[in-house]
Amino acid sequence: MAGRVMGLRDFGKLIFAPVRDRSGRIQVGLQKGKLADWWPDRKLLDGGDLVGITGELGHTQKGEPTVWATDVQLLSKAVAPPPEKWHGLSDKETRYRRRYVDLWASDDVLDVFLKRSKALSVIRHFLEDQGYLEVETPILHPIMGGATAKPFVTKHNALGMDLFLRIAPELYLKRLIVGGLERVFEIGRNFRNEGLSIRHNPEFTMLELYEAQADYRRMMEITEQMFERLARELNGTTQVEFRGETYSFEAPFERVSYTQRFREENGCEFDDEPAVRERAKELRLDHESDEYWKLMNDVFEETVESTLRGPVFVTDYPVAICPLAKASPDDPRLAERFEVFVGGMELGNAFSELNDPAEQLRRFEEQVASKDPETPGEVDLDYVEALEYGMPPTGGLGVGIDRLLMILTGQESIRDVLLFPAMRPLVQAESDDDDGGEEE
RNA sequence: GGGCGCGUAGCUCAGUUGGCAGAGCAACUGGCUUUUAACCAGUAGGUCCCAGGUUCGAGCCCUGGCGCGCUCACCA
Repeated sequence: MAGRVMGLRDFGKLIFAPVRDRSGRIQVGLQKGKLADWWPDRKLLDGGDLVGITGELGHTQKGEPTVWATDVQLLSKAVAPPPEKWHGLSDKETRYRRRYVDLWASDDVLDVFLKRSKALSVIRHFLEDQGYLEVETPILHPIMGGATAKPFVTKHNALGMDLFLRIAPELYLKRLIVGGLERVFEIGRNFRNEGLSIRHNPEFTMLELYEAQADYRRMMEITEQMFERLARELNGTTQVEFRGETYSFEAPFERVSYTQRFREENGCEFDDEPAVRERAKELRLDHESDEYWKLMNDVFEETVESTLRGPVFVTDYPVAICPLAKASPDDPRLAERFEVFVGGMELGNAFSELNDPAEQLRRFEEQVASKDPETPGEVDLDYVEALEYGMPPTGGLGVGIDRLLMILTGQESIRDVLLFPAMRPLVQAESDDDDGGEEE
């Protein structure tokens, strides 16, 4: 066996050392009588060293399973000392910066990332079982689209143009639906140039899936089935503990109406602009410059979202805040869209995809016209052209994998489910002036 | 970006009213053949985050900066 020495208990002619590898820990017993060749070097062995052990599995007098070593090889020396053996690493900064230590020094950390890996595998199997095809679409986008967020901008030298790291893969995936692939999904990183928080990281993992001949109701089924299966396969139960509360991931999930809940909490219709603006003032959300629909949604988030425990589907979104969603045939003010919430966090967003090219063009133009002047905005005419070739009725779903993992593993911060969360570098990089004074 | 808090040995942390820089673990030396955070004796280990200031004297007080955490805003 090979592993890392986690400690040494030296009795003179006998040493006990717990050794860990990715499968766990086992005690190794090093005896002078069985290790004549190695024994003189025993003082060179330190906690943290990587060793190869040959020996026989047995027990100590107290019954502890122990590998009685007949050969010891130092595979790699740990020059840096391991963290304190009882407390491990507790400083969050050190843990995030030195995840390579955290992973073996803190017992529960590895478990989170094993579950993360398992979750991705479960999702892939679940979707492949339903005939979905995993695809990869561009990360470098010439035009921002599919969401509203500030992008990271980069530059392509040969083409002499700016490119944006994608904020969402949505528009490319739907082109594939036009292309006849019918059921596609992508699991990948999105990049948003916004603030960091306990539930925001500048790069985060998103699952997006699209299914032809489906709508947002079908996306609800998929969400329920996938969430339930994830809970069962990761935790062995559909009861999920998060921040001291228990959530049942057993289908079906609760459904609430955006507009109905809006009315209940605020005493006015979502599209009654004077009344909603008045309400916003009461809630101290009012900024004169705010565009109405943004303000309306702020009121919703303030008054309704905090009441949502979940898992719950919020449906009947105003179409005005859903530029890529099909309007409801029953009420043209509403969109066939839902968001799924658990523990106060939005985990997913889905709709019946808008597939009318003229309508899509009109909504894009509206969006660009009203957009924040700081963020570059441009109509994705190529996407509209794709729709002109005919996109079948399609349901689409996006799930924030990191947040879902937070819930499923009971972690407080998105950083605790990211192996290497975004951190400011410890030493500021020198500005690239290349004034030649460097020595090698 | 705003507010609050934190920053002392490799790690986990004390540090009194402003008066010699401390403990445990880890490391090193010695002892011990059944421990489970082993134990016993000893040694070594410091840019008290950085830069200024106040003071006879600063880890401690003041100002500025850096980093991190929480939170608010933007966002998912």
